[in-house]
Amino acid sequence: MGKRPETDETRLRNRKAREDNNVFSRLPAVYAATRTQAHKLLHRAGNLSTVEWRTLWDLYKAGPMTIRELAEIQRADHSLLSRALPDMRDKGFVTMERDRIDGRQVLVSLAPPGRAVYEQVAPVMKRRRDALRAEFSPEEITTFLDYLERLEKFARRPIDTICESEFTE
Amino acid sequence: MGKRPETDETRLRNRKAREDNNVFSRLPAVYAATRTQAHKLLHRAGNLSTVEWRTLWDLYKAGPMTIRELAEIQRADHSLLSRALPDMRDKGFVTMERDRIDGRQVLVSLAPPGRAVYEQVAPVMKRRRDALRAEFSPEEITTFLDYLERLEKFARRPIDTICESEFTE
DNA sequence: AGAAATTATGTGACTTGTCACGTTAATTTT
DNA sequence: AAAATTAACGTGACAAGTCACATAATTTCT
Repeated sequence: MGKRPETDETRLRNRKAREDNNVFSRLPAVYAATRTQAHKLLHRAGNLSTVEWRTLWDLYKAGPMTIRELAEIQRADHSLLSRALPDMRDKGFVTMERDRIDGRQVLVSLAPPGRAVYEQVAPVMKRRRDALRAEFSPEEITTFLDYLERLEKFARRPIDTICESEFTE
Repeated sequence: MGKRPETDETRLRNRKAREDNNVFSRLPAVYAATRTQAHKLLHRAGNLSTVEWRTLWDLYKAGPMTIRELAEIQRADHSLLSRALPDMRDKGFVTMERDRIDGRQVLVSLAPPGRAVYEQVAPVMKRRRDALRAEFSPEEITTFLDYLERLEKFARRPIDTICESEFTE
């Protein structure tokens, strides 16, 4: 029936080109790719999840802190950590103790096995960051971070500043 | 017991600054923020999910195509679409018909209700893109896209090019 | 002090995305 | 033409995030 015209390739290529020129369309795939890469490296180097790695890293570098503080540093939702930490405690990576002064808080500390895993995995992740620096100059990194910062700021604007009142009926 | 030294704030602030200067640490939050923004806009404008929006947009702009083609254009995994489409069909947004020539493929087409929703939602999403252009100059967008492209390329490199053979024991 | 508001954490439900594997249909080899 | 390979799609299992809401502990206000 010739449903699909001869110009198919062009049609689709054009559309793909459009999507490729849209930051919003592009971002998911870029992020997904870096996440997957990290996931594979972490899996191979020490069988860690991304959340686990981030947490061990922060605790190693900055010492004990509460769940909220971890979330803040990681720019993550506290629920992500709230869910991940008991597992990490069971594996012996961290200890969790309720703060005696402020009974709402839970203080998370790196335990020796967590330190060991961190030290095993860290070189691999460092190599990755080094590899990135081979692809981007320091100036480019700075610019990139600036763009990311501005994009995030934009994305966190209340949506009414974008679509106004036309749907508030 | 003075578990948490006075220098806490500095300690955590320093750590946060470190994370903030790492593209890999930064990306998740940026992406998450844009995703959430899109989610809210789509929810308000027409109660669409991101996947639904992307699909309607592509079909509207480029006409009928197969699941694989949709996935390719969106740089997404086919499974994402494979799962979302039956729902969209049930809502009347699209039709799915098995290709008579190649029985493996499913041709997805925009149906009138899908077109209507698209036309209702599109202006809002366009306004968002316009708003972004108010924050970034055309040159900046070009540079940004270039960085994203290079980062994605980097992230898709086989991980052995990063951590070598030291874990292949 | 007691009431009201705020804060830290835990948890359920959901979206986006990945990978691996199975099935069925086409295509390529031999 | 049969066999082997490849391709398209469906689906289960999981990771990373989000939001909303519950609960308990602190703080603030009156």
